[in-house]
Amino acid sequence: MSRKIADSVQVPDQEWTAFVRENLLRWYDKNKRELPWRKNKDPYRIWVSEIMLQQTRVDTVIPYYERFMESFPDITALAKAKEEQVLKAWEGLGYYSRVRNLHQAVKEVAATYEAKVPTDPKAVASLRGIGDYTAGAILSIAFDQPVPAVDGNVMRVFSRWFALWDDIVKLSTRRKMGVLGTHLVPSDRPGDFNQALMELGALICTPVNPACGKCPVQATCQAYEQGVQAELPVKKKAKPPRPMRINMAWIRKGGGQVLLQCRPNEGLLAGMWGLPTMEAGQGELVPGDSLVPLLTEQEVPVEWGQVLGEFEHVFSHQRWQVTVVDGFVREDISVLPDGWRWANETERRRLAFPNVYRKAFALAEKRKKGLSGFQGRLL
DNA sequence: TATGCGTGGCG
DNA sequence: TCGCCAAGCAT
Repeated sequence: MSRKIADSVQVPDQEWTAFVRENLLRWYDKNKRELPWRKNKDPYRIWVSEIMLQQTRVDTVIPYYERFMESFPDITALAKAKEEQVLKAWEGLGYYSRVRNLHQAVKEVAATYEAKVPTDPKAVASLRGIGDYTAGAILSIAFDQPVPAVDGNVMRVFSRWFALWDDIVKLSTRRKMGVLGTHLVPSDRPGDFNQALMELGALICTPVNPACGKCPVQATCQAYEQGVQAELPVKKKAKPPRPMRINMAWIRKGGGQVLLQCRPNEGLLAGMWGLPTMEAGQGELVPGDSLVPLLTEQEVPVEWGQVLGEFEHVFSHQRWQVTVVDGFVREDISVLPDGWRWANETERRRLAFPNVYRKAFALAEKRKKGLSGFQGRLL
């Protein structure tokens, strides 16, 4: 039995709902994984875990989470930390705006809410980097509020459970799923129920080869009944990443200093430091040429050496074919424009670099070892 | 509403 | 090798 509601979502009746709540929670109690953020219900710990887990696998997150919590055990500690230090803790995790937003939001909580995560849903949802899902997760898991937390796992589960053929990429579908979640989440143990749905998606109702034989709610699953679980959820394919030819410059001067460029504050790898980077065509680095102007207003005179190597790096929307070119400066440039700096190895260890630049460093340093007699030409 | 935003693992 | 995927959010 089910009844229709305004936007045509079929909402299960009370009896059915009670049945699946009970079965799902029983399954969860028995099968849930021991995860570091499940040790207690500290809202800050839940919060950090939810941000890290956005579009990121549990196994990847765990070591980052442990280190992050050691460095920044509570809101006050994170609020006081320098952004450079916080970014360093995130290095390699990707989607770096997540941690900038988290840092900003934590500082706001420290200043406005006496360093305690607010329990008011509107206040939580207004924080930087917290959307519908994360707000629901924090409120239900940490504060036992009966609100839904619909993530990708839950959408997949709902899509199969109720045989919904809506494209889960669409926002309208997400809203529809939110309606379902609102009706299903119990006022008793709402956080466990939400986590049980996600855990079911992660362990049983997996994207490929779902383990329907082990599913605690198989008897109520419409996709299973119709034999269409492999065709659900419907998800529009993403466009393949756009191929791009990228040049990076490994420019040195004396004292082991390397020239770094800060990326623009918006777009890919926003605000992150890296090697001077340009799209091929926008500033060709020709080995053997001398005194090629660099991309700063003041034209740092660089003499290019050789191509140190090439590698590929794939982002969500871009596929970089990177060429790393060796260069050195004849004259010392004491003053660099904003967004440029020389950094020695110690300083570089302190900075956070996205993986594409870590690859470039590794390549350049490996090649550098094979180069002899070059040091003498450096200033 | 559709798109941009990282990275690593898996079949 | 390659496409797809993983506890989303901001714009």
